[in-house]
Amino acid sequence: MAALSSDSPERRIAELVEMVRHHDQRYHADDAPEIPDADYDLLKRELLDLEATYPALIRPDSPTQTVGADPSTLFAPVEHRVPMMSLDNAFDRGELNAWADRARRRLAADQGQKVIAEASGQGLLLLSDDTDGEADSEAVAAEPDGIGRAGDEVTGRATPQKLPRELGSLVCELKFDGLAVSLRYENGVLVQAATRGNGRMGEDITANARTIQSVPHRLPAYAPAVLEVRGEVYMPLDAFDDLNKQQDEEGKPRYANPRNTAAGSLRQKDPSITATRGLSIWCYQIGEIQGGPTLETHSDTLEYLRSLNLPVNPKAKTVSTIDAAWKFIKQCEADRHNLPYEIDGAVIKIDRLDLQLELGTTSRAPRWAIAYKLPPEEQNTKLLDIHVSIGSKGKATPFAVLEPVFVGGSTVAMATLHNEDQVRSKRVRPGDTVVVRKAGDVIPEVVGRVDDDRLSNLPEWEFPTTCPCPHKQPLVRTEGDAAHYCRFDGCPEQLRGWIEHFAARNALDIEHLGEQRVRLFIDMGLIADVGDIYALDFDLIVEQEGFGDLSVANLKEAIEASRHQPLARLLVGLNIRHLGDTTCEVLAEAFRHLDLIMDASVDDLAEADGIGPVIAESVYEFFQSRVNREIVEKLREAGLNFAQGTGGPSDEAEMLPQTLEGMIIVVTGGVEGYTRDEVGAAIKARGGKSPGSVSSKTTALVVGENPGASKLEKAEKLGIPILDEAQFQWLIESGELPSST
DNA sequence: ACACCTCGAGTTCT
DNA sequence: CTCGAGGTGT
Repeated sequence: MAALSSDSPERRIAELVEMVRHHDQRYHADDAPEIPDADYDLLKRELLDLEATYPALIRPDSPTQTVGADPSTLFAPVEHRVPMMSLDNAFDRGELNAWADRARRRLAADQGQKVIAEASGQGLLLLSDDTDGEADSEAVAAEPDGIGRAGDEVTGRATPQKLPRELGSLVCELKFDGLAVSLRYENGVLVQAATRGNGRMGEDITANARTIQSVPHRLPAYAPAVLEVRGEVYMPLDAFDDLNKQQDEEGKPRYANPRNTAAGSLRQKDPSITATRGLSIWCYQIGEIQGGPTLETHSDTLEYLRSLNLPVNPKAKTVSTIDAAWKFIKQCEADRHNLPYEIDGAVIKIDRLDLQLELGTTSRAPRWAIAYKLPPEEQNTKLLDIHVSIGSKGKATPFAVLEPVFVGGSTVAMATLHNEDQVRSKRVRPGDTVVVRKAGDVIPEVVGRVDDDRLSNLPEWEFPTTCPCPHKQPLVRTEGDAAHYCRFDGCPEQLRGWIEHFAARNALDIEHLGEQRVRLFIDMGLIADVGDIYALDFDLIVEQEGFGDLSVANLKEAIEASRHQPLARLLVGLNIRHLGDTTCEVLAEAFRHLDLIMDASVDDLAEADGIGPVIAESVYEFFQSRVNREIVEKLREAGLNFAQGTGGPSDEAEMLPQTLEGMIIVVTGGVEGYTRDEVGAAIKARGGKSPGSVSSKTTALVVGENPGASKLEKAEKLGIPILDEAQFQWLIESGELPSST
């Protein structure tokens, strides 16, 4: 009697529940419905019908059993008398301008209608070729940014359609990353607190809200009869850090971020737990008021709330132009990390309440306010899988394959997990929800798992035993090593890595030979080792799609130029284990010819500065291999430069005054007028050193644009002088540290 | 033997 | 940027 699973009502109900919930979410929470309402209704009807036929199969989480998005049964539903709307979003200056234009045009249109109505009431005929819409846009275009300029008030009635209505001043506020709540005071007493929920219905959280220190239980005697105020409950960073410290001490998992923790804290069944979480609130809007003073502007509102001892954020600012609002937004972006709480943007509101009333709202958001969203710093997303990549030296690195998520200004779909132990210690498994952020604003990083008991029985992830390439050779992790390696010489992944490495900027610097082309040439069978780069068949390449005469000529020229790279670069290109830019420079300087390095004993090699037994052995081993020797011979025949140039890097250095002799200058962030590499080169050219990390030996840390937090922190702890760009310039020229600290 | 510096290697996205 | 590990100095 069991029907095919795809036809079973149980299965269909599950599908429908999934779909209806998805569209509910798109409609209510994201405001971006994907299907027409009629189609949605069909789905919902089918679900209701099935549930009527099979009451036993009704799932408690079915959208037919709940109101709105995700209400909890623990907290009684509360209907908002005045809906708590969401805000439209702007992501750049253009969208902000567009919002202001829309509002201005709408106000102008309203006024135009009013005037026309009045005019026709007086028996005058005004309508003709230059009315409304067209005239509006003209006027708006003539004044793209003309908000609230003094003396621009609309006064005359003669040509009302031609003048855009001014928006007046604007209030700029921070957009706090927390939870929107409503607090209801009757005769000055807090009678109800509710979450926003879906905007119409929220949950009663009165008991928990009362435990928040900054929420007054009672307002001063002059409070109005009824006041429903809106605000954002948040967890201050201090409270969040303390809580995690406590978790650490108790050996419990850390909380992922302040926002989620605030949400969790507010939904505690036991208010005494909420009380320990150090939550706080910022109030920013009145939902309903009876028996209060007459307020004319939003800034009046904020002032009034303040006078009632409700916490209002002091950073709110009233400005008179969109330009100034934009400045405020930029300031927010810069201040973001210096605030004791998290923000995710700014909110710009039209100050005058009469204009707010006139503009009104769409079905979901007021027209008189706009939220400017900063890119999120941290996001939760799903860990779809863990894959392994093979590096040019055979190292197998696990990386997270993520459900793409917008974080820190870009969409992230992958992030390295470094090695097996890291995966273990982060306790992540495919299927988990994980927290993703940008380390140093650039590199995506998986912070850890979001704890979720329902998924805690997912299987542990096991490191794959074979290489992902078609040869499926074993991956081995040797005792005392953190990494797994593929030791197969014929591994195509390693070959690709080697070729790319050879062409890379710090090696032979062959432009126009990137990952895509390397793959292509290997697939075409044109390249089987780095020596083949110098014997490429360009006649075959030019026939390939995406290659024209010009691109082939460019590639040819780049390969030609690479033959003259100095010995150190060639050494880097050979892809020898443990040899990087610095050690290659040392070896090239010490031996001065590749033949001498090839024939050197382990002991000879270890003589060089910074070369120990392990590296020496690695170099020796490399040249013991017949295959490698053959590759070297190919390169010799191709005419590559095997000898160290006469002056080497010191050529240029000799020209500059050695102002930084003996100094160790670490740089973080970008310095005006230099690329990252150039800063280091400039320091070395003047006799200094510039390693990548701060230590007690560091002379000074130069802090540029967008500095990394970790270096700064370490330098501060060690009491190392911190220089800005101007001080760095001074140091470079004079060799003196600016006197301060 | 240990601590501390450095270096190498892999990595993301525009 | 982060992690791991080699080299060096004590």
